[in-house]
Amino acid sequence: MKTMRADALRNRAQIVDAARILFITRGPDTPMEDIARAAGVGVGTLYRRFPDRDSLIIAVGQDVVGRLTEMLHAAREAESDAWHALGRYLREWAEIRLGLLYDALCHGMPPAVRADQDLARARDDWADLLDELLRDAKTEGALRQDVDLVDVATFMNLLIQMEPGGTPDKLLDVMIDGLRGP
Amino acid sequence: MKTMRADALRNRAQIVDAARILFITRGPDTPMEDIARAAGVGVGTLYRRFPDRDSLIIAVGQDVVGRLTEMLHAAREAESDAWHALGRYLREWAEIRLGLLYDALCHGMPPAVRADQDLARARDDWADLLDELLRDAKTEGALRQDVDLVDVATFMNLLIQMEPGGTPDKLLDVMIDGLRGP
Amino acid sequence: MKTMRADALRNRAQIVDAARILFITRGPDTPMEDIARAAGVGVGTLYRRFPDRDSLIIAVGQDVVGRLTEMLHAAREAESDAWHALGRYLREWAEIRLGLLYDALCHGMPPAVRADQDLARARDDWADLLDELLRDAKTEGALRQDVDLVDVATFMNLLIQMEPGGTPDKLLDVMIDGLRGP
Amino acid sequence: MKTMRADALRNRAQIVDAARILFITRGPDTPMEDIARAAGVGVGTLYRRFPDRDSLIIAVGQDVVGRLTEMLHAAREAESDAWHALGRYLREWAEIRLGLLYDALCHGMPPAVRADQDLARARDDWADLLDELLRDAKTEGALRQDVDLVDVATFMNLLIQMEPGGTPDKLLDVMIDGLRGP
DNA sequence: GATGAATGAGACTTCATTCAT
DNA sequence: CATGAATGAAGTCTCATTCAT
Repeated sequence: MKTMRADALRNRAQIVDAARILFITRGPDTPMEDIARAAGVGVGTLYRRFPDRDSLIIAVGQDVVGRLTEMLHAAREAESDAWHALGRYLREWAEIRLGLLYDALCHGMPPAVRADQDLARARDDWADLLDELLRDAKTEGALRQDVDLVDVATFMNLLIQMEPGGTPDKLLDVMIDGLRGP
Repeated sequence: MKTMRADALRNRAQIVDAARILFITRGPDTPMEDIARAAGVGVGTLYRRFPDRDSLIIAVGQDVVGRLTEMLHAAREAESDAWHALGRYLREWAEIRLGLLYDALCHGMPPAVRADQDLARARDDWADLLDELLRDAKTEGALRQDVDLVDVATFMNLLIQMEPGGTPDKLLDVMIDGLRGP
Repeated sequence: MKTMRADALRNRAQIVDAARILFITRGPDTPMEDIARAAGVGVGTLYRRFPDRDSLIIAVGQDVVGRLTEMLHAAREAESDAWHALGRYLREWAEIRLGLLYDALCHGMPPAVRADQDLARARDDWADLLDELLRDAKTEGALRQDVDLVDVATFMNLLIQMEPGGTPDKLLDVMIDGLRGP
Repeated sequence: MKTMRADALRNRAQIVDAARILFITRGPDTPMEDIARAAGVGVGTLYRRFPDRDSLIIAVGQDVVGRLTEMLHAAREAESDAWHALGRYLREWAEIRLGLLYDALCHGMPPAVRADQDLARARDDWADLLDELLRDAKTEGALRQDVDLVDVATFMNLLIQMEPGGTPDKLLDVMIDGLRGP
């Protein structure tokens, strides 16, 4: 594991990418063979990297959480107040359809996925960050007081599960409007 | 079809009921055998009534649309203005988790389901009714002008796909808030 | 399970028969599909009766132990002394190649098989019977004192694992000679 | 083939050693990767030395026959009469669990193995030697007249296939007793 | 007409073998 | 030359659908 061969690394990345997209568009039961084909590798390669479906899901989850965390940092730097950072963040999130968190707590995920420590830690770090953003936005008086992390994550995950080709933008607009305090 | 025996009718109803619930809680891929068992009949009986999975989905869809239509009528009668009728309707809809419309246009449904004329007609009738309600609510000045039937149905279907045990109430609250015009 | 359909019962018996023979001639890893074909049924049928390979092994084991027990009773009735009953029993046993006990204590069997209570009980009953036979034969002064059930069962299982077409008769002869006390 | 590098030779020996042990303890279907790991080399190296599983089996077979031949010579030199040499030989053979001859005639071996001329020759040389030993033991009046090479080899191979941890000693004792003429 | 047994296509996973590094 | 990554054929098991009872 020290030094992974260049092609192996590339394959791994392609697999995770393909899986992330297929998990969203076709669900977490997408045949492994389809994932392999989409990644441009054979099934065997997929199974060498990820001994079973769960470990693939975990890898995708870590990838997703990592990206969400990055995006969150970027949004805060780009905006001066928390409310606008939140809006920007949610819009970007929706745009790239980063899902697979399932109501932010991995409900509905296989036990092995829920038990994974690394993934849990990554998710917690991200959650702390988002929590802070929400708190700040409430302090600013812009965000409803009764809304929490779980509500936001749940909504975003629902949004992302929409059929591709749908137009989530308006829905998100309405929701952000609803998030604004009275 | 003229005269269906009483027990046959009862069987049919039990199957549709069981399927509606299982399609929501366990997804539209729920094994036919599980549906049959939940309905208290054998698989053979299920297949006698519904030659394949698609025709069962269609039957459930008609059932659902029928119920939604009834509920809509009831909501309008119970409330004096369209805005409150809308709110009441959405809350009731969420409560009984009547889904299976998949963003109101049956995206993601098997071709045979999308092609079914009877279901299309029933759905259109219901859509007309909901459209009218939305129009009235806009006329009242209570509903945002840019929101249409598809947005509402899409959101409701997403909501219904949430994990059972989730708390969609707050999400719906926020959304209804967002639906209110400025 | 109360009343099993006639054809289902027949199928079950054919499967166990086919499996018993194939487990001996081609090993316990024989593809399930080959077993199904040899039994004249589809794989699905095989899996309906026996949810996995282990449960099939267990069923075959019970069948085998049952037959061994019957044969042992018959041998004792047919012969007046224990020594000759033993010889007759071992020869008949070898002839029909009833194996799958794997050194009499199911060493080398999958955990699920070793854990099965019914099979363990049946095997213990048979073992008691054979033990008694060995004890009687020792009392008669015909059997070596240092030979026990495990030795005999181990040898028989080895013998049965021989390639079909081999001639185990002479080996058994030599062994029986060796079993005679000095 | 003329000059093989020292490390290549060492690798080859390690592979054959590892394979011999694994073929006995885990059967001739042991994954090639496991054999490679046990030998401390990569699969690629294994396949460079032995283009396929069959050629590895052949190499192990030659190794085993070579050892058996050596042991046989040693036993004859150590004992003055053939009967005791036989007993010593069989006991030593059992102790080191040199198998893979499969009833001495390679029944059950892949065609390519059975067709190998070198292996056949080595096995024949060994067989001649053992045959001679048996003949001498019969001449001495110690060994049953009806026992031949195949019987002995078959028995030894069965014995060696016993679960590791079993106690083949008593079985061998009984068998040697049975081998003694009347 | 109802039942549940049988079928076989298809998904998951492993491993012998090839080939890029 | 050694390595271990990639491949795909083969085996296990599930489930939609058909059909005998």
